[in-house]
Parts: sequence; C-alpha cells; structure tokens
Amino acid sequence: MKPEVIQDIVLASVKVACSDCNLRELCMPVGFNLEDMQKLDEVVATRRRIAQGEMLFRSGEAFTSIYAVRTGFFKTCVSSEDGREQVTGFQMAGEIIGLDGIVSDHHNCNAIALEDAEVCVMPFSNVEELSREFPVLQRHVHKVMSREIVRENSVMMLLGNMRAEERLAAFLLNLVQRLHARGLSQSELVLRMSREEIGSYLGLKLETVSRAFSKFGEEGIIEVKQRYVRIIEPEALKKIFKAQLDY
Amino acid sequence: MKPEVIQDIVLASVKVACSDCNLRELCMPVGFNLEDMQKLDEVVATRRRIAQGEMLFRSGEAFTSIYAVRTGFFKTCVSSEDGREQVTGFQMAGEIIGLDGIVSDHHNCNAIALEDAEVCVMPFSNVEELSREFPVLQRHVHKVMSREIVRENSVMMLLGNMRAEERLAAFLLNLVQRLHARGLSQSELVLRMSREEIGSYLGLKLETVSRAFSKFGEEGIIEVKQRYVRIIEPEALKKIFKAQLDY
DNA sequence: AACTATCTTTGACAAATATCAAACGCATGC
DNA sequence: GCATGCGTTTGATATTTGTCAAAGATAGTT
Repeated sequence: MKPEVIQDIVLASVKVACSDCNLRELCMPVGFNLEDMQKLDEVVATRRRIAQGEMLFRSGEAFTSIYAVRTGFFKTCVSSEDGREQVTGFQMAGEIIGLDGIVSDHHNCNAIALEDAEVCVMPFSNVEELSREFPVLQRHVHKVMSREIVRENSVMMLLGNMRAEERLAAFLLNLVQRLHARGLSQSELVLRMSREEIGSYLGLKLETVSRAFSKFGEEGIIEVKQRYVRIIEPEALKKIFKAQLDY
Repeated sequence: MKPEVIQDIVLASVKVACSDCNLRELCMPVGFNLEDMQKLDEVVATRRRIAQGEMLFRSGEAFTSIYAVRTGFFKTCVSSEDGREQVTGFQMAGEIIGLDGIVSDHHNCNAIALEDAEVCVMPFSNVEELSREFPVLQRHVHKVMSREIVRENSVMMLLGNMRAEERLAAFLLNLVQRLHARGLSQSELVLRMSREEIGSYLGLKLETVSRAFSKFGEEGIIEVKQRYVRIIEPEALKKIFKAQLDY
C-alpha cells in the first residue's frame, strides 16, 4: 500500500480537473455550465498509474471507488472456483471500471491493465454525494450503469446465438467504432489483447479466433498481421454480423 | 392505451404502499424507519396487471418507468435484426425490470409475462428525485443496478465457459435459490418457461436442454415431469456446476 | 547475431451440440 | 370420448468448435 500512497501524492500534484480534461465529453455529463463543472472536479480524488499486466483491483477486494480510464487499455474478468476465466469486457479511455463492486461492497471481478495505463480514482461516496446535489450527474451515473447492462445484453446475444465468425466480426466492428469515437482510425487498429483474451471474451478457443482472423484475411475483408488489423471491407464485416444490435 | 388507463385507476384505488408490502424486504432498502418508508411510498405511482403472454414493455418504446414484480413471472429478451432471440433474464417477485431503458431513454429489450402478473410502476423521475433526498434509497438503486451487472457477468461465464449440463445445473440451482428466498421449496419447482426459453437463456437448443434434463433424471439427480422438477441431489448438481459464482 | 519465451498460425482428429425427423404427453375444445 | 395443437422427448446424422501437436513469427536479452 505504501508505494501507491507515494504515487498518489505525485500524481495529485499534477492538475487533476475534470473541467480541464480532454476526455470530459466521454466520461462526464454534457450540457454542464462551468461553475457546476468546477464543483464536479471533486469527484476525482487522485490519479493512479497501472503498469502493463498489473491489477487495478481484484475480485474480493473491498470496494471504495470506481475508475475512469484516462490512458491505456484494460480487461475485466471473472474466474470460477475451478480456475476457468471469462473476460467480461475491454475498457479504453473514457470508460468506467468497477461498477460491479457496488452491490456487495467488494469487487466481483479483476481489472488488469493490458498496457501501461492511468485512471482517475473516483471514490464512490463522492460520486453519490455529488449526485444528490447535481441531478445531471445523477442521471449520468445511472446512464453509465444502464449502458453497461445493455452492453452485457448484447454480449449475451453474441455468446448465445452467434457462431465464431459472427462473434469476431461483431467484436472488431465494436472495437473500431469505439476507437473512432476517440479520434482514431475507423479502419486500422492494433489489438491490445491476445488471441486467447479475445477468445475468452467471445466464448471461443484461441485457435478458433485465429482461424476466423485467417479466414477474413483470405477473403480480403481484413488485413491481419499478428495484432495489427486493417479493415478493408467494413460492409462485409457488417454483413457477417447480421445480428447487429446497437451497442 | 385506453384500457390500461382504466386498469391503472382500478388498481390505484387499491392501497399501494411499499411500507405495507410483504415484498418490501426484497425490493426496498433495509434499515429504514417508518417515516422514511412512508415518504418512499411515493416512488410507486400505480400498479399494472399483465396477462400471460403480454408485454410489459417492448424494445424501442419510450422509457419512463422501472417496474418491480409483485406477482407472476417475466422474461426479458433482445432480438437481432435477422430475428434471432436471446432471453437475457427471468424475473420473479421482488425483482426489478426496465433498467436497460435508462441509457437511451428507450427500452432495449422486451419484457413478457410468462404467467399472469402484477407490477409496481415506478416512474424513474420519482426514483431519481427521492434518491436525492434519501441516501439509503440512492444506495439501494445503485446496488440493484450493480447486482444486474454482476448477474450478467455470471451469465457470460456460463455462456462462454460451461457445457450444456453445467449450464442447466447452474440454472436450476439459481432458480431454486431465488424461489427459496421467497419462502418456497428449495427442492421442488414448476418451471414457468418452456424448454426453448431455457435454451435461449442458456445458449442451447431446446433439444439439448431436454436431453440434459433427461440425463439428470436418469442419474437420479432430479425428478422431471414436463415442467415439474424436484431436486433430489442438490449436491450432485453443485458438483456438476463447479464453476459456481456467487450470484 | 543467436537465444529464449511467448504468442500465433495451421493441420489432423475428436467431442459437443445442432439439425432434422418422428413419436409422445398433456391440455383444450368440440 | 376424440380430435387438435403445442410442447417435450428421443433417435440418427451433420456441423461446428475444441483438442492436441508442431511449426512459424516476434520481441526482448545476452
């Protein structure tokens, strides 16, 4: 715990202000006047850096805060008694991690950085307190949680009804869409996760994921070179993923 | 719309008070004094009856309220463009339906009564307003949403990592556990849903579900007669479902 | 540059589940 | 009582994905 405290002090000395953050529109409510925004800066207590491969929190740990990803890329996963692991999500800049911990006051999954990352630490008591004061923040928090519920509904559709190639097409389209919303290319990406992690998320073995990638490559729909992917024919991907839901 | 309005009037004339409801401990926060509780009665605007097979709400419909099941049994499901359907959950007395609608102000799934049912209609603006006034209600709402996120994480584990018999064992154990919490038997139940609906929830075809039921029956773990199920060896079910998560 | 560890790709084969088809059971209405 | 319809069970077969194994690619290290 000691090293974290020291690190927090270092980071807190850097200006920590939502009102001044370029990710504001991704993780804060819109339609906010400047005064409100400045009061809202109080939700974020500190920032925290997480090295690649390190855990932001682990299952069973006491829940105190939710986290907004500032930079880097995370995965969340649950594991069963007998050691099987299920990746439940991948999170990028502007997305919120840790909502699973509210119900039992303990985290219910592991959050692991897939590359060096920085998060804004938002003690949940701050969030609740300010939510009572600012209806627009309250509504925003509810929307964030509801969005997560809807996303998981879509994943259930994917896992329950789609075959391997449909799952991968859906996955790729979702990823580039989110990257594009962050100002990155809508046709090129570098995957931050392994075939095995993709497979875990999609309910497939890594070999099946690899084969689907190769098939798309052979068909000229995408260009794949290990973790680099270029989407050549987005329409073909969308056609494969007919079972498209809006998430 | 007319018939519903008339029905609402009829139902509202019956006493609608959370403070007086025998499901209170399931769907309202605990540790509430009586005065607070009486103010909280305002969250529920009306009650509404839904006949078997009817929809409480449908995907795309404007979101105004969340619903607490008072009696009866529901399923929620999403459907894809090409008509595939995925059951995302089954809800019984005391459980909350409709949280999916908050993010986009439109419902994102269909909620269908599997038997004649009655729900408490809680306009979400009431919920938010009273949440600002009562921190204990605010916390409760957050916990309900977080619980749904955690439940869906477990379903992802089930769909992504478990085979047919494990899925069915997990499903049966979860059902009886919830029924038992409502004062019903922990060994006997009558399924409210068809094999096809179970299959949709579990990512299996109805024939596979039926075969798994038969297998459990042959092994003496359960007794099955159509929709009647008696669990003879709960420990055997738990052993099959090693990948047990606490949901 | 060579070595190592890790991730990825590909092939051959096995296992699980889906599909198709038919029979069965139970409730409903005539 | 019998016919009808819907849901369930069971069997035979097809398809998809998983498993096991080996080779290829990449990045980091010495």
